[in-house]
Amino acid sequence: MQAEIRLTPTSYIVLGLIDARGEATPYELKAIVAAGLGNLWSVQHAQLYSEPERLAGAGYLEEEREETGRRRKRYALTREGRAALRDWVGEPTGALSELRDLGLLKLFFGADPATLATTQLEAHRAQLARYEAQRDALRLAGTAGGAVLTLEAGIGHEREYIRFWSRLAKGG
Amino acid sequence: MQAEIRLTPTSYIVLGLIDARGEATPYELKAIVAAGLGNLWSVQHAQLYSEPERLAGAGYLEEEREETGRRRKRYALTREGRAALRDWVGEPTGALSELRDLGLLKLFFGADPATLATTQLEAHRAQLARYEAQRDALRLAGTAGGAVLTLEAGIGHEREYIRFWSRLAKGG
DNA sequence: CCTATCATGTAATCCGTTACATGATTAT
DNA sequence: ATAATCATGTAACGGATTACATGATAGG
Repeated sequence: MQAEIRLTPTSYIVLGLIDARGEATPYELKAIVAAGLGNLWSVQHAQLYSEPERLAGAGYLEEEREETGRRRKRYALTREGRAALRDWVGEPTGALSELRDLGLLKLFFGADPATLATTQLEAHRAQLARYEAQRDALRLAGTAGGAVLTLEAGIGHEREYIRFWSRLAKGG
Repeated sequence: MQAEIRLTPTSYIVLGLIDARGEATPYELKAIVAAGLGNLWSVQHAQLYSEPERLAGAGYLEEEREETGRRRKRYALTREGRAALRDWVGEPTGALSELRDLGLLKLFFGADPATLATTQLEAHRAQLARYEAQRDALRLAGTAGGAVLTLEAGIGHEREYIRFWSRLAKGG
């Protein structure tokens, strides 16, 4: 018990999601990730089973097993888990993400810009439409906060890539 | 020999870099990645030793061991390796990268926008300056092609994030 | 010379992905 | 009823990161 573990972004996603709704089963986490967070930072469903177990073993979550039916495991934050989450959220980070974009990687290695741009433009436009629809839905529901802000970041991101690939599509 | 392996982005990075210079040792690959490609898609140096071995085992690279001194391994593409690289580069992708940005993740989970924005702005401005310096250097050298284009993508990317975080810094 | 840093590489660990498996529910 | 799909979970594998290790080179 209380094994020392390293907390990864995945750890904080699990902590953050469980905290937001008080308690959750892995399957519920899966649904939440699919519903929105996934386009910012996706998590494989298998990890939503293994990661809570790891976190429980280290004292950040407490685990309660349903006695009937599927005997699901439900998790909730411990005091220690809440503290870890709060510290992490409160500590600003200067870390930058790499671009890690497959299309750009191919471009780097010599792919034909115009051809690639056609395919990429289509994908980015579709993603932009999805983000805008999600944001509008949240706004209609009167939601504010981080979820809306990150969607707006995603929208700006997509618009920028649409500008970039548009230029290449036109041979610019 | 000729084990079936899955080719990952890392695989194509190794193939692409070795192809570009004819042949290379892992240590040289490390230097090339550090010199530029790394801000698009970084690779840990240990992988620049293990991945070529994997690729050689599957027939994509041929390995030659220096007989003197450090007995370094030098790798070059085989016909099969060149074909795999060409196919991959030539196949346009509609894959989109996730944002996977730590700052946005904290924002999602409720970090204070203005505080976070200060730190993020500083980092993005520094990164923008690095990209612009690299691009200018390449232009002065008369270089064109994928490396310049991806740098321009990076510059656009940084500018967009600077816009985003600037708005939050001002409480917008 | 001695020490610090760079060059070069291997080993161990762990996280994340993929594959597998089975009970429940809905549709035909 | 039977097939198909959804809900729920575990196991195995492999790639990526981290840690460890040692020989060379340069600075003091």
